[in-house]
Amino acid sequence: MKLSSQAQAFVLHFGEMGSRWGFNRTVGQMFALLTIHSEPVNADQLAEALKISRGNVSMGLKELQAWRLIELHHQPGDRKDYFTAAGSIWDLARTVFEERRKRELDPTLTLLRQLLLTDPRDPQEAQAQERIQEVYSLLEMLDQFANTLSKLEHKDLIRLMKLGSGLNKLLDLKAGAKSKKTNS
Amino acid sequence: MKLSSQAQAFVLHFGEMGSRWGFNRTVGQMFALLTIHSEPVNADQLAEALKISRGNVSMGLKELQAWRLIELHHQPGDRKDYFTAAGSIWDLARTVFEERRKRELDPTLTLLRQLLLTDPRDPQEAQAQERIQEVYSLLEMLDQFANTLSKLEHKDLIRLMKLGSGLNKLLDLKAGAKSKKTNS
DNA sequence: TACAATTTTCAGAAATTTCTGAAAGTTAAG
DNA sequence: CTTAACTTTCAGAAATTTCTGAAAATTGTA
Repeated sequence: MKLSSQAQAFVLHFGEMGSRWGFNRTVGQMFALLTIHSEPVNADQLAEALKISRGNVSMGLKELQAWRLIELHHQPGDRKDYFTAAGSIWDLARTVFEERRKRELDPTLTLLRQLLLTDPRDPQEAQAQERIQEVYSLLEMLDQFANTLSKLEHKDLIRLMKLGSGLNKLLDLKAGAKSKKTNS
Repeated sequence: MKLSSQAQAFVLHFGEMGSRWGFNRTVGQMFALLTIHSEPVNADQLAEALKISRGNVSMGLKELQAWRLIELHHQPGDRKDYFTAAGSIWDLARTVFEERRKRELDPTLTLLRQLLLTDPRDPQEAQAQERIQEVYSLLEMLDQFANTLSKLEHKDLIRLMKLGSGLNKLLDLKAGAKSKKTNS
């Protein structure tokens, strides 16, 4: 498991960005390595390539499995577990997107829903609840939208992402149609 | 600066989610507090309400300013600095979105661009570069799309987010039009 | 069943991040 | 200027997160 300097740089960078993406340095590195390396890799190889302990690799793999980002394989005649990234680059990106939605939005939505159940006791509290309601509505809409995006077929997603300023036109078109319908 | 138990819960939760959003606990709490509290608040009030040191508040405010999430105000006859959240809930969400795009995507795009400049030395390296190219293309497209979304007017953004499964239809419509044009 | 290969766990160590509070810096009023 | 009010800085302390490596658990083979 020798990494080219290119691969090395890629892996180290993903390690550094890891924390902004929701996992720690070594998990980021493991993910990067499995992403550029198309052949299945076992835990010892990961530990050696990244110069980290076997225990750390084990924990990292567990986390990547929780994220649904890796797949387990077996080589005939070898008892070791081998791993690859789970699917194409696009599959991985979609999974990261979905998991982040879950982890970054859902807990907050749950809490805010609870907070909105109890009635405000005084005007001060009523005002705060109004703000909480606004935050809730926004996050709820965002969550729904993220869900909609997640469900798009690949070709539709690409189409959407490539629209650029065409998105504006498309939305205006839609708005035009609607107001026509409403007005007639 | 007494916080109702509602507000308290809201603030504490944002503190806990903070790390997933890209800032630390106290910065998350400060942001939450400024978000529900419509009146301007000064540093001492923040320190007292959140039970954190004055120095910590100062650092937190600096960071929130770097995120463009707060606004400085002055009260006549008072030399203290007062702060409010920068704009409406939607303004704040858009700013967080833009800043996160910058912080989570741009550094990676820059690095990958560099990696793709040097030619691969062997087939092994060529293969890794192919993967890097795929990652780059995806992130570049994502970055552009995020940019497009950032630039949408409020009403268009809402429209888009509310489309739900209508998004599918709209995209198919667009595809239909295009293929018609292409085929004719 | 016995055993060897492999993975997982987890207590403590190491590294990193966050926080405090006192000192230094800045600003405005008199 | 001088002084008082306020803000920022930053070294070290505290808290948290990550990592190691040895022991325990699991798994497959003979």
